[in-house]
Amino acid sequence: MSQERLRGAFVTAADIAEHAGVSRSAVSRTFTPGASVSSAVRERVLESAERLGYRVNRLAQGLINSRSNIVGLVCADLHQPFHAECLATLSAALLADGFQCMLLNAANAERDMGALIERVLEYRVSAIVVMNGTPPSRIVAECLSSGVPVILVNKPMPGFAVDTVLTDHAAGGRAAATQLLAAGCRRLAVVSSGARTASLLGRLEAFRARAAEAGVSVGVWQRGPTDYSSGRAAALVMLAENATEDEIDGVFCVTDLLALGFLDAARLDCGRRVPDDLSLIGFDDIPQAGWSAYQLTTFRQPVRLLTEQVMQVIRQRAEHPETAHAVFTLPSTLVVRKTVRGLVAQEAATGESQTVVV
Amino acid sequence: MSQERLRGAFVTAADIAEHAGVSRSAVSRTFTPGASVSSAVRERVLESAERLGYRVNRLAQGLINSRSNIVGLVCADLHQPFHAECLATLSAALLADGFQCMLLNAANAERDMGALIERVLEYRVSAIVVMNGTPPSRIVAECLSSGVPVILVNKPMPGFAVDTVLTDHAAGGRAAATQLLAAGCRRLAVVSSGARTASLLGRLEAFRARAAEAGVSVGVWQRGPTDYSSGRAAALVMLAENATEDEIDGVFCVTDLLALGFLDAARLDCGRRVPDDLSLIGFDDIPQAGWSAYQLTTFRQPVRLLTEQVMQVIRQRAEHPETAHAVFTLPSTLVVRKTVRGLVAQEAATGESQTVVV
DNA sequence: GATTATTTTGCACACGTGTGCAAAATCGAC
DNA sequence: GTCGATTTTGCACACGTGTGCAAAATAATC
Repeated sequence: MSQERLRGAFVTAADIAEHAGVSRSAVSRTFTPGASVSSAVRERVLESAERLGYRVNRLAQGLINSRSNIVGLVCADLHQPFHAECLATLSAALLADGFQCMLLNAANAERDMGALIERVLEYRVSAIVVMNGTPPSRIVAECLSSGVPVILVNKPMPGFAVDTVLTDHAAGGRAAATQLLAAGCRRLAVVSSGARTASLLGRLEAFRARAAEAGVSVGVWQRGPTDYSSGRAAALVMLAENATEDEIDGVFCVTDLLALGFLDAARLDCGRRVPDDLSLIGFDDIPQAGWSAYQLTTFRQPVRLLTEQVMQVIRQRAEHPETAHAVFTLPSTLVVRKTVRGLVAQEAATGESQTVVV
Repeated sequence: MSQERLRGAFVTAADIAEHAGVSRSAVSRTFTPGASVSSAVRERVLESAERLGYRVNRLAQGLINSRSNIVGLVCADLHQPFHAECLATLSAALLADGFQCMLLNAANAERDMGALIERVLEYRVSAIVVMNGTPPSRIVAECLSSGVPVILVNKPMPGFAVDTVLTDHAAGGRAAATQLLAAGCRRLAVVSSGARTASLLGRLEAFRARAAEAGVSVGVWQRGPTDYSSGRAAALVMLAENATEDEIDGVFCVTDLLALGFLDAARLDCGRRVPDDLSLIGFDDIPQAGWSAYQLTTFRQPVRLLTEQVMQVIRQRAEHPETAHAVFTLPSTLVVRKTVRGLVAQEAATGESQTVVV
């Protein structure tokens, strides 16, 4: 407990070797699992280390191993609750597994992302996880040729030797249409943002396709950022046309944030009753969707499963770098709350929100 | 653009020295600003570096300088929108300034925090910023004695040689009481969580003190985690007592999340009209507070100012480590929306939310 | 052209760690 | 106590970089 160390200086293995009267190798071996040290020496080393406050220098360690066991986490738009949740879950899992997380916050998403990844490569990271946004393919190629595994979440990149972990967006979009049709909706609309992301497009297209199968056409909204205000804007425009005959009665918002904005505008500004006049489904299941002012019926992304799969890929590739690359598709879950007409009865019967795997 | 490099191997300065026909020192000097290299050599080096895909090894660099220009960001409970916003803002600022961020997500806040900081010390970080939660004082002492600056956000630690950057919580709490009193409220309550954080306590105590000055006593709620459901729980209990005489007509929730939960329960479960029957003020100004279903009057924490101050401290201490430590207190801002009675008129008049510096 | 002042260059060391290799020490069996 | 088998230990090298120092090359001055 006594700090015998100089201010501003870190203690090195040589220092504690001298203090314990052993060679520096002995110190190194003491802290290397499975190395050969007599218990007498180990004990003296540990005591000296404790007394002097020894802390391995990971920079030097990483220099030797040419691996830093740091993982780069690329994430754009942390303001979105869903992204924050992903980051929280994944970073906790990485830390629990002995990795460190370097956060690459791509504020100006696409523009900065390349430069940020280049910078983190200089730290010889063990892997790079792209949680959202689209990295430039040139940079991805460079990571791979440098031996740094790249793992993409919810963002397929065909033709690249990367591992991909994603939610089954198409299944979700299809199920959303199925639910709205089952609720008796006949004037459908789908609301997305201007971001032509694979995940958002996947949900949207599948929704349209399923509706088309049922012979129902779908109004489409694709503008602005992926946030609350865009959802509001969509509702204000789409619900303004008061032609009662063509009135929209079923909406799928490809994101909860969009859905909550849409819901507020529909109720408060346009006077629609949800779910009586209008049924609404979202996607992601962010915490706010469950708040009692909303009670949004939505699809939950399998964040925990996604995270576990990412961890498994990282571990696997650390041990066997030559493993074949794969795409892991995980199912989303319908969370039944109170914004779809037909489903309310069920919910009321059981007393709490029901979930259904899609 | 041609990648002539072997798969899985990083190019070193020696490689490009050989390729360019110069000494390795010349390569190092080319990438060191202000070093002496002839323009002829510099050009050849840069071309070889480009062709071979050279990337400095920051681990080796950090080993020399005994500084890694990584900053450790300690953050608990990323699920809270306010914390996510702080992280987003600060990480963007650090990246823009050439630093890298190591994210220490203290899931089990107090328990993990010490171990996480110990781990990140092994990377010889340039600084540690504690964004929330309370680090063990033993660990803080170790950081300081190792020459690693510690910067605390919203968490004063008297007696330690740390820099502290915080919002003026007391001023906010006082102003909240003033506003509610001005709105004519006479049965006040303050809602907090079970976390006895300095920031939450600061707001609460100042609120009580100001109310006491006006001769008004305050009901206090302090239970559970700092989240939406705790706010709901508080409202369900506090508003259940239907003694119309003692009915609460003014509430200060020390956090927006608590306030939104309280608001939902008050309106939807307890049938109170806000702001007609009940005035409500929050703190933080998270995005959800501005959603049209809520329009919560609240205090905005000066996140941008806090961030800039943190950056300034980091830069200052990097150049002059012996600077005297300081506490920087920054003002919060009243954001007038629609949950306080007296203030509604003003708001309606101007057409958008007003803000007032406290 | 000779001399001096200035710039450029390469050598060699340092940073703190892991580890192969051979010498030393310990152990076990007779 | 001797000899072989096993374990422990220290030396020395490697990892990739920055930088002081002296030698070399170049520029400037007379």
